[in-house]
Amino acid sequence: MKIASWNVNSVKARYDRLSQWLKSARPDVLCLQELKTQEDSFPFESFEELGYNAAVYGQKTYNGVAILSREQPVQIERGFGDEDPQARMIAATIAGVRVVSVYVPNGQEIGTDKHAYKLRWLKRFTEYLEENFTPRKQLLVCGDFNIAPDDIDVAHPDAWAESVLCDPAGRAAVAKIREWGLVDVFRHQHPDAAAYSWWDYRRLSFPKNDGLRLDYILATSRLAKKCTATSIDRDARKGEKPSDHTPVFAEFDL
DNA sequence: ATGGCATAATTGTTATGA
Repeated sequence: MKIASWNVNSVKARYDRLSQWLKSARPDVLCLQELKTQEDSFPFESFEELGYNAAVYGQKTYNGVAILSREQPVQIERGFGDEDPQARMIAATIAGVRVVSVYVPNGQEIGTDKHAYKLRWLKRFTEYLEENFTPRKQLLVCGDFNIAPDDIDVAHPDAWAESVLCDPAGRAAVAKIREWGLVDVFRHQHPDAAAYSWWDYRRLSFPKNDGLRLDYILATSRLAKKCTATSIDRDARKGEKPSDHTPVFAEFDL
């Protein structure tokens, strides 16, 4: 199973690029984040024509997550089933694997209400994992975590040290998710790679490769053992009207 | 020190992202 995760920064604004990319990359599963649209205006039919089913948890203007899959996704779960008003998590079972697409809150700046919400959300997500799974299950958590796990995941760590993307509390929260029993499969396969998944639209960040690795695929060890390849598709950040994020890949021999 | 760029709500401006 070839799976990818991509924060597309509006599924409607990105539709042409997204469909072209699907035609050439042909993943079995694609986790999407930042749809910025409701389910009633999600382009289900267009994805169907490309051979993909869609499980969607939409929201107007902000957030929104989805899972596209060639095989029909089942047991679809939208959100944690509590009062979180933001559409940031969707789960579905595909080929016996529980797949979760997450869009972790950005947090704006350390010390703000948004930062507190980010940390609360990560804690809630950890509880969700603890309550619903064991590390022995076949589970994948894919998405935009809005945290660069370590300094190796940042082109210029000093410049980003005070950023909410490198916040020690946020890093600790993501580390706790890994410690529960999830492996960052890209980092596991490429321990020394300086590779990024997000570049600011401003300041010529992409041509300068001033990026951060904020998007990743986490797998329980049972699945991580079956991981045959991982990569980041830097080319998808090039050209006209790109998302500020680029897709990340993992392949599993199930 | 600030803004820089992009998107969606709308049509002039704001909220948010990372």
